[in-house]
Amino acid sequence: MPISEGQADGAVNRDDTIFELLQELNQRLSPKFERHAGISFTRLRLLQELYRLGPVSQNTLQRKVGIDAAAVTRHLKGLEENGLIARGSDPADGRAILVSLTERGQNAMSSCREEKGRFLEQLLSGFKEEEVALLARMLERLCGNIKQI
Amino acid sequence: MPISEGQADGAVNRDDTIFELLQELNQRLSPKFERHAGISFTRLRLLQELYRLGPVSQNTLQRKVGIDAAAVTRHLKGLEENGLIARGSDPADGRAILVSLTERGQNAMSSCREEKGRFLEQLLSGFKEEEVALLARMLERLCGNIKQI
DNA sequence: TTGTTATAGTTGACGGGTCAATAAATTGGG
DNA sequence: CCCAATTTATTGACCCGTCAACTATAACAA
Repeated sequence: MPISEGQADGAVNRDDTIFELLQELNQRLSPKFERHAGISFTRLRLLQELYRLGPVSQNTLQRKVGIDAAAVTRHLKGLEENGLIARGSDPADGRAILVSLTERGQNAMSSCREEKGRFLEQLLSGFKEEEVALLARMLERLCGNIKQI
Repeated sequence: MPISEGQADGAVNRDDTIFELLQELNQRLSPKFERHAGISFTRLRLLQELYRLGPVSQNTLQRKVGIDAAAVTRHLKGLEENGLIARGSDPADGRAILVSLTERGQNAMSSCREEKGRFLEQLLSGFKEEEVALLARMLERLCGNIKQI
């Protein structure tokens, strides 16, 4: 019989808890955000990056947002159908596609961003500013660790 | 095409960063965990809960792990095909299905749990025990906040 | 009893992510 | 110059989660 160890909560030890919390958090966060903001967090990030960077290739966009190239292709397809972005060929590189934010996309982005602000305020309610900073630093450390696994 | 170098510094402010980091973390965590442990984190959780609780209905299992009933059904289908769990009818309730861990499932669970330990060790490397506790507390607070949105 | 309501589980459609294979264009070494 | 290797984007297959519709059973009230 494998070691009993059955704690009162589901997790076997505190390390487990971290993993479970991260998973639970994200699974609840994404749908709620989308319902609030009317757009998925990833798509909003794409629009924001596009706004920050101006017209760029899908490739650089992909690296900025940190998702798979295939996912980027499909998101952009959807965003293009909604008229929020435009895609054109890159005169300097026949392989690349230059993606740019349309005016409509810019408007959508701004209004969603306000929603996002309210959402994040609620998410972080009760956190002092320095706690937020501390949390961010810890999450960054985790990100750093994961990259080396 | 594995992702490369997604900095989370596209964020407009620190609150954004938190959200981006959480998302990035989970998106990287799950695939890496699965490759390491040979089983998805959710499925391992199912096996562990089954071990802790003994034979239970899918419903209680679902509430424990915190995912959709449909997802549970499909996970259990897969686990059953692999011989890790067994499903039988509940004599006390004709609607319910009693799920139990097979011997093979128990063995799989124990060995995966060791892998998980190593994985978490790497993930949390550089964290002092009290930092882990602090992190867990903060994530719990976030979880609490999200439930009220 | 019977009919209504609630609960357990399944299934299908969908969104979001991964990886692998592929086409087209660029790059670079012989 | 040319051929091989690399890079960009796309597509298909798959996993994992959601929600909504459905079936079967249970619980309960009239």
